[in-house]
Amino acid sequence: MSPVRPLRVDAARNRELLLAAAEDEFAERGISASVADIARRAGVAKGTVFRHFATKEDLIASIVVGHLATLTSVARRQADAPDPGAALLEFLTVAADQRQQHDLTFLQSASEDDARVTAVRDELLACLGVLVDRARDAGAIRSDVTVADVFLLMCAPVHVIENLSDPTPGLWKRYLAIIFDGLRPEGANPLPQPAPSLP
Amino acid sequence: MSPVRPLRVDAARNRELLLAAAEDEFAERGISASVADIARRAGVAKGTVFRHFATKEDLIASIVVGHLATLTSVARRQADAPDPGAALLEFLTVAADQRQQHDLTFLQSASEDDARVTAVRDELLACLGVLVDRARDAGAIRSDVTVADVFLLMCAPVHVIENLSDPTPGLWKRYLAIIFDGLRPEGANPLPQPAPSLP
DNA sequence: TACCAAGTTGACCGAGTGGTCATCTTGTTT
DNA sequence: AAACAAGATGACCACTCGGTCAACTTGGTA
Repeated sequence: MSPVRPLRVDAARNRELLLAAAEDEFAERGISASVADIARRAGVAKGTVFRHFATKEDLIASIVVGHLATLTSVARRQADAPDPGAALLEFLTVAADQRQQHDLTFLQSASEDDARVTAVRDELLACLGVLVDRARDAGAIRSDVTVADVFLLMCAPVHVIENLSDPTPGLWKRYLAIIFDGLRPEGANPLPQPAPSLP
Repeated sequence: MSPVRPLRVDAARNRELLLAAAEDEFAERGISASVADIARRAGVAKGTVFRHFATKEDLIASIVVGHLATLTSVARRQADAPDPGAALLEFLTVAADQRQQHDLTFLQSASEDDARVTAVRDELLACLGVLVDRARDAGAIRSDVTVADVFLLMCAPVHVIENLSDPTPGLWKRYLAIIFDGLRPEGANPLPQPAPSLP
């Protein structure tokens, strides 16, 4: 592709340290965590942050890209699992678990018009679409549910409990179970609104 | 109760203007809306904000108290409706609708250790508990779902779509329908975690 | 109408923000 | 080992924030 020369080893290490520190700091302090604190946590000076990431928004987008890419690979791995319903549930479980650990749901909206983010998100949607279609064909989920629905609901179990002061670890599984039961065909009532089309 | 002398008429008017302006401003700009902008929108000086509300957090708590009180009265009104299942669904519809209009879900966590907020929240939990118990006894919702579950899930339909750039009005109804189907007894699978106890 | 407490104002403060840049350090290459 | 570009540094900048307060207005009251 592009003949970019590789990063110097110390620079590459600092970049990883910064990403990890930023994830932790955002998880603890929310979106308003400061660049200075992130730099301190990574053990570098503030200027180094801006050498690796043009702006704070760019740093956030980089984190989100990493998370979405992980989810994409999870979806791809489940694409030919024998039980399509179990495959979709497994994907949603991993998705919620990843988000639970670092509580990064809010970062996504903060970087929704970043080109890299939308690209990897579209890739995830494509892979997730395969899982949803297979689950629907197998009768594991109701026929009127779309990929967009699943993508939007993906974040819900963690969102539901994120206002709790000290939630039981794994409590999100309870709400994933309830929501997934709502996606099942048994006893499904007709949905009042057409499914959204993700941009 | 307390023999507090009533507010002067202009002060009372400014207080209402401030609360309304703050709701709008928070809805548009999120939690980081500035006190100065809120004052400008209300047509008063910044100092006036702090005469009515000790801190920005206090202002937020006042808004949240108002919302929770409204929900409490809605729950109370549904307490003796003929169809307990429909009554609970109606409450959740009003709750989501109220939140949809001003997108205030995030304000709740910002004021969770305010005494007034917890007081009115506990009152809401009590009234909502009546609705949930009646719905469960009538077989309208599954037996393993508690008030805490419903309270936590109450915000979910709006949360689900709040990352969309321009959601269809009423799209939240789609996700309320899915989630409510997940609360129904038909085809319910056992829940993997015990229900949380709200503090 | 005259008075005064209640209410309003906006300049001001210190703390903290994201971002810059001249200067210094260091990994890499020859 | 010499040389240099890539990278790291932290003082610095302009700006915004929540919050304060002395000076000024104004609504209620006797």
